[in-house]
Amino acid sequence: MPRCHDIEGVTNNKQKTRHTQKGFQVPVKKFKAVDQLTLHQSYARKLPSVYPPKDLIDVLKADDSRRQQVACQINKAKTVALTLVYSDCSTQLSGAATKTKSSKLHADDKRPVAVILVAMAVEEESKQHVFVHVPLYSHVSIVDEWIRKLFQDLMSNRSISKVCFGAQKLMHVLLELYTFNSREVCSKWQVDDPKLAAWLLDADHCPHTFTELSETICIQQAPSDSKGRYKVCDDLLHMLEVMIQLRRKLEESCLLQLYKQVEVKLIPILAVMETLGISIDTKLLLQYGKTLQEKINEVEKEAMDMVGYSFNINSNPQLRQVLFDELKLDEKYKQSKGKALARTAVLQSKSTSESVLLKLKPFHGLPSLILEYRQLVKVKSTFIDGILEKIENGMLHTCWDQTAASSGRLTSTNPNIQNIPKKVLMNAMKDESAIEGSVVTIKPREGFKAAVGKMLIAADFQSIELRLLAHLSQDASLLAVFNNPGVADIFVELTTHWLGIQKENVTPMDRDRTKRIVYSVFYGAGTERLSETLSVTTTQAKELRSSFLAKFPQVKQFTADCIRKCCKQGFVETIFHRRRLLPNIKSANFHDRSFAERQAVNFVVQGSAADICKSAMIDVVSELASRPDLKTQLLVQIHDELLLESPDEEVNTVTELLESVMECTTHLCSSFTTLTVPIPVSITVGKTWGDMVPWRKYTTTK
DNA sequence: CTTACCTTC
DNA sequence: TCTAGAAGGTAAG
Repeated sequence: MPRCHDIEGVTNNKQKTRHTQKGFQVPVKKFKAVDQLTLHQSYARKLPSVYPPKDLIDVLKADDSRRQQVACQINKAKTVALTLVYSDCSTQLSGAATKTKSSKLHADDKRPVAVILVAMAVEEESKQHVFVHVPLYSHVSIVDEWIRKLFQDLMSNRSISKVCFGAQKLMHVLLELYTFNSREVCSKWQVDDPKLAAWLLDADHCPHTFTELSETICIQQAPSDSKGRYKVCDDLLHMLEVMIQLRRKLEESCLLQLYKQVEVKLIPILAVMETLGISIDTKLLLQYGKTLQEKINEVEKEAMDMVGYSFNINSNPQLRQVLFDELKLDEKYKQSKGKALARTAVLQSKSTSESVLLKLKPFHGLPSLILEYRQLVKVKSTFIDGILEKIENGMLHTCWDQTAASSGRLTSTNPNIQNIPKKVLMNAMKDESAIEGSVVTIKPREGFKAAVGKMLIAADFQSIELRLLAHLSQDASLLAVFNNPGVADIFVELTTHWLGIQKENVTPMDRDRTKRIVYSVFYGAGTERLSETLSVTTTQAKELRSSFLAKFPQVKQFTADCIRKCCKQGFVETIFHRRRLLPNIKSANFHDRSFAERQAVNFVVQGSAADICKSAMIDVVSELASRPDLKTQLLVQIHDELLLESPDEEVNTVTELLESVMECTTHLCSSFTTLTVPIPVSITVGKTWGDMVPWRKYTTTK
């Protein structure tokens, strides 16, 4: 690979033809790949149209002393607004709405190439400010080190307030390009984010772009006359104004504390989680993929053989034709049960849904095969192939989105690792297996593994939502169950009452069923839906629900209170004062109103759980940061569960730390509230996410 | 019952 | 050929 000579020649050429200013070309020399060179040049060519060069200090063009001067100005500033600039010259402020698919950091067409910032001077009256263009791909070690130090000093300096629309992304980019101490990042990097603030104010109408936000905020002097040329700089100044307005609104809505103490603190934590990623056992997943594909082929062939000709199993219209026109299964069902089968909601065609196929099982072998086929395809495409195609160097870097869920929960995308099945049961292959009906279990979570010399630690809040419901409703019987030390697991306990069987005989499946019933009932399930999940008659479901609610009378009261409050003020609140606006609570339409009523109840409980889980992340990370000897890192959050990676020798220390930090709800809830129920944390440890065992058991068997 | 994301057609 | 939206399935509570 030719080094300096060739590239030098190229840059000299370009220098003659395009740029005459001295200094600008220097870093280009060191560009390794040609595409990066052309990328940066095409971007640089467009720059003058984006902002006025004379007002902007370009770090690339500045010499050492000028850079020093700039750093000094920035570090003395009172306020700094920042934005990423992409290779297509769009910015975080001007860019189009970030679709979930294109939000991946290094999409080929849209790479982060620079940061533009405005630093406001300390003196209020003078309103002095300076615009700075900071390249992210300078590839000149002295400049790169200067940039790293600039951001390190700026981001860690508590006395400078920073504002960035999409701060997490900015942090992620910085963490990928430069080396920072993640401990310091998590504890010190605090940046105001207008998007986050707007989301807290109304999560159901979260702005996707800054333009969208500034339109709704309606501030007096919006920079409307800047026809693109001065746009970025004007937008940055405008953003500072918008942020002031948003903070005022947050305070008016009692959201400022949640914003400052939870949401803003979470930004660097999520950025670090994204950057760290998690190790994936590619070989295992590939092997799983192969087994699944073989089984899929077998089931498909079996289905074709059964029908006698080939058709597309994935196509519902074709399947409809086979099941109903060909095999007349709907007629057989009607003859035997006297009831017609369900139809699809919109087109009123005969449904091929899971519930229908289950009902058709007694009449033909095909429905079972279809169900099996669907499950296998789903597992393979989403949880095996879907993960494999996103792996870089054996690591998976999922995107964490703080503003996606109205409930306040975090979400994970690219891929979603919050919905990976614990285990998948699969019938063994017919031909090779000697035993008929033997079962193979596939655990996709086994593909998530700890690095060499480390273990994964999971810390789960036990039945957090139900415990919060007990706290919020102050229902005496529910509180009694949770405060009874004899009850280890509430769902097991309820199952014993339910089925009248011994605690030891409650299978995990029974427990899971009870869990679903409990949540369904408490969140206001209708008799139809309830009877379906329970597979009992509607009258039985009705009885069951009323007996359940009668047992916990205050829960019903709580539900009514939520709805009443929501009607009165137009929104409901969690324990941390997170709110959800539900205008439909007053709708004249019964369906819309009922939906809003269920949302209101669900939000208060689910949102409060989200508050606590986020608070736990912050406390755990800050506790780990305060222990310089520990190298344990938080990698993943699955709603009520934190997954950490810990060097073998730290496991015992960290599990103790997790238990004490997470179970201390007085600290987790800080000044917001005092919980009247304990929330125990169960801790498991394992080499992979698929085979975690309780911590104490692990230490004794080891 | 709710909250999500993703794949399929 | 492309894409918006429905259906269906996974998770979490």
